Amino acid sequence: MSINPLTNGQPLRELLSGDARQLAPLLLGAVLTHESRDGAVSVRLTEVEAYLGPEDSLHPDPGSHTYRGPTPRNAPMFGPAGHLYVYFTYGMHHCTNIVCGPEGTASALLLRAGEIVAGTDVARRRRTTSKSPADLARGPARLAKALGLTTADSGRDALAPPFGLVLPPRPVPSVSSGPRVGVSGAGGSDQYSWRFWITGDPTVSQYKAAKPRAARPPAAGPRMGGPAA
DNA sequence: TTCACGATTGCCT
DNA sequence: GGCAATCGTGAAC
Repeated sequence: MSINPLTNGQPLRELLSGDARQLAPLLLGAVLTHESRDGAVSVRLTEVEAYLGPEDSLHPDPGSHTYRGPTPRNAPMFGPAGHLYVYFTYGMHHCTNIVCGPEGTASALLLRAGEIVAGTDVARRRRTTSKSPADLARGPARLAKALGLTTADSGRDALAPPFGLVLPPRPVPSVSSGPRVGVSGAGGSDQYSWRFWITGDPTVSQYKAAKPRAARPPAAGPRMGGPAA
């Protein structure tokens, strides 16, 4: 078995215990696999974002879920590297992170987009609204959906069955970076250019800024745990 | 206990 | 290009 030049023979989990911002470009081109009852899907990662924990006093990350410290939801981010942190957002979407850094720190890489390289039919069943193959995992919520991941998978080990993570045999030829998207406030500014993607890849997500929520809903009755069906 | 909002997506015009 | 959908989370009271 040949030594991967990216890891220099280093075990993958040990590699993932490093700095998320340095790991991000290395994970581009890596293939994440999830095998479940309805089939296995493999995604080649084309876009990721780094998030740091509160323990990094030099770079406090206001865009991170762990900015205010550990909670039951973000607990996996403080766990060992190589595990998944999956969270639920906007009342309907799941987003997937791979935990990085040494245990006790809370850095992670958000998987923003990828290309389905195996199990396309399974991914298509899960992503019935996708029109083209490139759309199947273009966007963090789409990627989670294509892989069949939910919060039930948060905290599970991405390096052990039914998951699997394989780095590319060689670095991707060209990596771009820029400010993270969808992160409000300072965490989304140029100061945090921790979004990395494969230059020119068609599956890199095209983010549409969320519409700023109206300061106050129209006076159409009390808010009873969400909009009436 | 209440309330505002989010690391987004897909439908509609 | 604009906007509604939808609910878990955590801060505020």
